[in-house]
Amino acid sequence: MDQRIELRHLRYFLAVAEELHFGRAAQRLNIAQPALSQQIRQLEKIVGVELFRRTSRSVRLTDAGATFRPRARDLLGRLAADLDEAGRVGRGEAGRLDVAFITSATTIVSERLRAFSRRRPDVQIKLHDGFTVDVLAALERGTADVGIVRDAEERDGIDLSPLRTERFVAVVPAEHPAARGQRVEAATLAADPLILFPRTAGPQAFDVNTQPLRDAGIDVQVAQECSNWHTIVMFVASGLGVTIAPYSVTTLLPAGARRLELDGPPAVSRILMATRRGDNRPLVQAFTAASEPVTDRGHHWDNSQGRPS
Amino acid sequence: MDQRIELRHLRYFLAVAEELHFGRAAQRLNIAQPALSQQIRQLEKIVGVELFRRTSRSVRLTDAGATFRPRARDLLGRLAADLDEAGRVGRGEAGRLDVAFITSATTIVSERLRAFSRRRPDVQIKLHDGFTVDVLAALERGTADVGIVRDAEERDGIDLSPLRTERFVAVVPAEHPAARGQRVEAATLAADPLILFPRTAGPQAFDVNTQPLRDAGIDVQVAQECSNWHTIVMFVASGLGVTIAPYSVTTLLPAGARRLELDGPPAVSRILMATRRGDNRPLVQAFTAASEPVTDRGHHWDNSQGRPS
DNA sequence: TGTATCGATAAGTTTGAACTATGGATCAGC
DNA sequence: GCTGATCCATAGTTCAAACTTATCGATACA
Repeated sequence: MDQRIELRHLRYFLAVAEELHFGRAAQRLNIAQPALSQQIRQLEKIVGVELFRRTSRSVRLTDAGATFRPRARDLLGRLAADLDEAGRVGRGEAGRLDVAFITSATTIVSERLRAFSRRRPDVQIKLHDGFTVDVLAALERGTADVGIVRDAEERDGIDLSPLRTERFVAVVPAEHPAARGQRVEAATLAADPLILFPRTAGPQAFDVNTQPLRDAGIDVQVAQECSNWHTIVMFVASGLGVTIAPYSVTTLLPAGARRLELDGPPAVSRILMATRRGDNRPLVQAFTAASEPVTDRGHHWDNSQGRPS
Repeated sequence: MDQRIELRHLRYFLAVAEELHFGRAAQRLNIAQPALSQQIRQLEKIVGVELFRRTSRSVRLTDAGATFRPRARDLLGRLAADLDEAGRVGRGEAGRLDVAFITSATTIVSERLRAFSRRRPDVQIKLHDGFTVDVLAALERGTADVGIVRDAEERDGIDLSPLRTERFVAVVPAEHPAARGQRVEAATLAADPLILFPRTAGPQAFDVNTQPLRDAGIDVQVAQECSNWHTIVMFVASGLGVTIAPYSVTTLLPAGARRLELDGPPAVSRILMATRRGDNRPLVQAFTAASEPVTDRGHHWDNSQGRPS
């Protein structure tokens, strides 16, 4: 009947093509010579043409055989490589990881990525930046494998684990009366227009971010909404108002903006690693495993990294 | 033990990857479901990682499986194509044919090639031109598969079959006394210096070529040896002497040379197809089979193709 | 809670790849 | 020109493993 070709046929064919001797080829394959003859004959039947021209004294490749030899060789090589790759992907040593993150955590992400891709050079990383809501949405719809968000609330189907915390600081225009000092009490800022992201962009993050103001008894009213921290800080530098920001977004301030430590009850922003619940793929686990929570890294930067001159 | 991978594994894997359902995949493969489960498990053991994540309700590809799927698909496609190509090569429908030929038979070769490659578009033809001795040598050492030679003698290991015959004509300078007529008797040329290829380039061909002169009782002495017809004819045009040539090399004569029909006993040059004895490869047979002997095609060209103006 | 669906497991069956023994053809050497 | 050696093909047998049927356990749905 119509027999299906198997890799065995290719392996046997290559052995005979190399040895040009059924006996020796069979020996190399650890089978008996008749079995080899049978399989080669079977292969020839499948292909429909002779691959070897044999006399009782010699074995030669036909044109068809000579054409097929390098292809068969290549095929087996490819397969071995593909199996190996699949294995490495399965073990998390290779593959692709889609990382979504909030723009204000770029520093953290780049640190982590540098370390991660040194340990897993064959993992291709695709980055997607956005707001916390976007990051979580990407995670839920499967566009991203891991997410890095700020002050997100628990939600179904998403696991959150703390990455690090940062204290909040105030950012004011250089002409602001408080800008002459190093510190400020939140209550002092009551009269200033507040520039911040819209609450809809991240209700939880918004509430945490404005906690210092509420602690000071201020009724929080956003005078100017901006969607990302870079713009917010630029507006502050332009004298349009003040803001309260996680420390790390103030490491590089434009001329005209000043960072001030906040007096009062300590308030922290929490940066979180987000994954789909039950997603235990090795690559995801490897990425999250590398993440140990660090408390308030902001403190370390106080003297080593000031605002730009 | 360490089981070897077979194409069956790939075929089964692809079926499950496509259906994402062991029952339906098994049905499509015309096997029972447990057999499929077993083989997939075996494949996973070979690769070393899970390819599917199954619950009792659903089947999903793992990252490793998703990586492997297109590769497996590609591999099977390639193999099918390679088998097909080998088959076509075996049947002489594809492959490569090395054709060696004498320069003075270019016209014949190009005619034949045009017809041949129209019928076998997938056959790649490699051309090698040279003298009869070179063509035969290429054939013997395996550099060429078929050869086209002129007036060669039988030799061991080479089969010769007649392709066509051509009459000989005389070529003389335009200032030659005989150039005023259309015909000449060989004896008339006795006093003119003879320009011809060296006898060593092809003893048999040389003897046939000079037969008209010997028939006329002339003692053949080559005054000027040239290795190819083009040069010989150019020398004739320069007035250095005369020559006797097969008709087809005179279809395009330089200004200053004139073709004259030879009176006397008809002498013909035979163009032969040469192959290695016992070389019954389909491509060689297809090429030679297309060759039916044609007698003295030269006649047809008499009026349709004159010398260039 | 019962029922249907689906993959895994267990045990028996069959297919076919490989084995041993032998035949037939070719080549070398006496 | 016969003899022995070499080598691939053939014949018949064996055994591993792919496949079968029967069944289980888990999950989803009504």
